[in-house]
Amino acid sequence: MTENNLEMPAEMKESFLAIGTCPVSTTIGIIGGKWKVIILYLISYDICRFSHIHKLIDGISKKTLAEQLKELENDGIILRKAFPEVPPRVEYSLTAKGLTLRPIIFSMRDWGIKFG
Amino acid sequence: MTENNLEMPAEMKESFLAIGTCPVSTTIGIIGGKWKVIILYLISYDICRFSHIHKLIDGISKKTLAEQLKELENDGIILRKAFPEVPPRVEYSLTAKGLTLRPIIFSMRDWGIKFG
DNA sequence: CGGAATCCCTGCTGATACTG
DNA sequence: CAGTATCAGCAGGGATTCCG
Repeated sequence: MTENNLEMPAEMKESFLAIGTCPVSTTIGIIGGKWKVIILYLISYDICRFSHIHKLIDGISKKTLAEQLKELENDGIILRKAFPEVPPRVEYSLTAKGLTLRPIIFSMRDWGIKFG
Repeated sequence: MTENNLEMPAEMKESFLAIGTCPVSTTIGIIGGKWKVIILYLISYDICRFSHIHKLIDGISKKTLAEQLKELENDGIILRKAFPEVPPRVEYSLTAKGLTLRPIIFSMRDWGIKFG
């Protein structure tokens, strides 16, 4: 799990690593950007309401947060559930696909704890 | 490794997750941005020369690549070794600290393979 | 070859105000 | 509360040129 994941045939490297086929680029396309991993991190801790997320992420505007949440929803990573109440309430949660991102999120958390 | 890394005391969550103390933000500060993970991914496969990296990452300019490499070097993630030759040659490699990022990089690669 | 310097521009982001 | 709408600013990044 640490070292030798280099089983790739040498001749394949070039094309495999090229953007478009590169799996790392695929992942970055989904969770890249300044905020998405943090948003997913909070949601993975069941911090699911818009205002709560907004309060905890210092520096993000409501507009940006709404945009990022919508993108994550469109990519099938999170689920948006609106309750028809007054005042309105919306709760976000990870989908099955979103749950599969947790190893990435937690490995980033762990690295930050150890080496930050 | 998959599920229950939620051992955090509930009362600590808020302050712990706040930006500045948040370990995920720390990690994003180091490897965030559009290109850094891809750059590290290539270097982890021993693709170490400037021009080679530049060729493989479609869409990145020399200026941006140079900037990102310098930031990674300043953060102690990669090592820059210049050979006093004509034409000049520079090789980048992961430092010990950079090697510790590989679980993150490879988990992102694996996710892209499975769910892209 | 591996950058540094310059110019330039787009688009991301935040601030603010408004709505259901 | 959970957004949307609008505007404005600045910095991230590209294109080009030049240098050791």
